Amino acid sequence: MIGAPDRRSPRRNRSQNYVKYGAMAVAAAKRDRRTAARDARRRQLIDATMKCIAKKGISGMTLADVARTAGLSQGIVNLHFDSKDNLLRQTLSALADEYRSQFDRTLEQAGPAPADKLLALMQLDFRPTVCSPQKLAVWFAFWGEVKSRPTYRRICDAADRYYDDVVRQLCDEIIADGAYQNINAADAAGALAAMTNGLWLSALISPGSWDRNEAMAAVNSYLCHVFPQHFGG
Amino acid sequence: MIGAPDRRSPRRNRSQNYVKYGAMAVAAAKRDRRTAARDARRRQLIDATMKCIAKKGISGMTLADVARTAGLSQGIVNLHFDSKDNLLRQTLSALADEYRSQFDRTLEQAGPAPADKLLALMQLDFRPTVCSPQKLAVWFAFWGEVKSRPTYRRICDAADRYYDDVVRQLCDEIIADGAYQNINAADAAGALAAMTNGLWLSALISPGSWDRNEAMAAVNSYLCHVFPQHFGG
DNA sequence: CAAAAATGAATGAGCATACATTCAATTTAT
DNA sequence: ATAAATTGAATGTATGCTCATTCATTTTTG
Repeated sequence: MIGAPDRRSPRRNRSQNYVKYGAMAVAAAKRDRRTAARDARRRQLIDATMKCIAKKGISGMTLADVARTAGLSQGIVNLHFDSKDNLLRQTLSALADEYRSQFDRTLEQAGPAPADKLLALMQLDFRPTVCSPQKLAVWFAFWGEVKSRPTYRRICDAADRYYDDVVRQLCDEIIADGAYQNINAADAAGALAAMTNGLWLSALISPGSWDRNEAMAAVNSYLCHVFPQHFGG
Repeated sequence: MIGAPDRRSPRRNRSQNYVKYGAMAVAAAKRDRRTAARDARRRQLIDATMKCIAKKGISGMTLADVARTAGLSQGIVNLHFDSKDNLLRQTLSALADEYRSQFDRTLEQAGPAPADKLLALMQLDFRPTVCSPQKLAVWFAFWGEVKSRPTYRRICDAADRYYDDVVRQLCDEIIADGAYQNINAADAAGALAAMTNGLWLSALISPGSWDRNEAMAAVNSYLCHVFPQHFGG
């Protein structure tokens, strides 16, 4: 296939293209367009899956639901994901990837001081896009299956480990900078991660009385008490 | 069995009982024994349900599993609970009741000072009986379905509200007693509850590296920073 | 013996998956 | 350029399996 000779002279232009960009480039372009479409479909199906999980729970969600929500036909999920199990795994991965990319971007864009970065990360966790009712529902739905699905656990564990490392390092720098005595970085990082997740649970269980500003205030209050020099306690 | 009648001897004693305590009392006693048996079976099935949820998740658990785990027959769950849905609701209620009774007992038995009570409650959350891998798996399994099952949400919400009230009141007293300025009771109570739940999530996701003493240390460190006079910061 | 509890085979609904078919877009051939 | 052939995405019906629920029968209890 590569460099297959043209049988006819009228193909000159095409031949020139082959010469100019190479057969592989053309093949790649072709493939790209196809995979791009494929990825868009997959993304569309994953979005539909999240919607369905939020509405019916993992145990109540069916592939027919997902297909209908995506506005596509019955067999479409198996066509793109082979199995329901795989769809769910990919959905969790997508959710985790999405969070991670926001995390990394936040880290980049925040001011250079560790305290600025730490605050920015905490604020991220309570931004509407991150802790929308739907997103929370999906996170908790997967966490609810973690014990019985080692794969889910591994995905979550790897992600958590990364965030924890980053936050611990920031805490380390803050502690060194402020010469704080009564706190160690691991405890602080663990406590901060725990608070985020626990406050998310409150949002899930008492959505009526939950308020993102109050949640952020609780985190702030913690930071002020533990790192008073850096967070104006 | 208590009071099992001897077939060989005349039934005279029984008749005397009828006379002595009256037919209604005996009927009541009989009913009690029966309902006691009934309740025991129900409890047995609920325990089996928790085991199954921990092992297979809510979506993977079947009534056949539950019956097998309880060492009973296929139809037994429907006999005692009418439906799977009801079994699950009763299981969540049982879990919540169990926690609440431990909570109340802890509150009673702890020393009279609010700080003692608060510490005792926090320690309760990390006792092996409360945060065993199985119990955590079941809690998270139900939380994972909260968004799609209003009933679950209501049960959890009512429970949380109660705990939060108690803890907030304790914090109030501690704040008044120590004349602390930079903290309000609601924030502190919210943060403490959040930390517990968040640390439970860590236990679920990273059971290998999680340690109940470290978790308790993180809580302690928070208490020391926020209420230094009461928790020796 | 009568009533309650328990059994387990039978039923049927709901669902994931398989697959034959359709359709649109792209490539090849004349 | 046009027709023919090929590709592969998408469809929707069909299949078979899993599982909650039912119920006629058996066992236990008082």
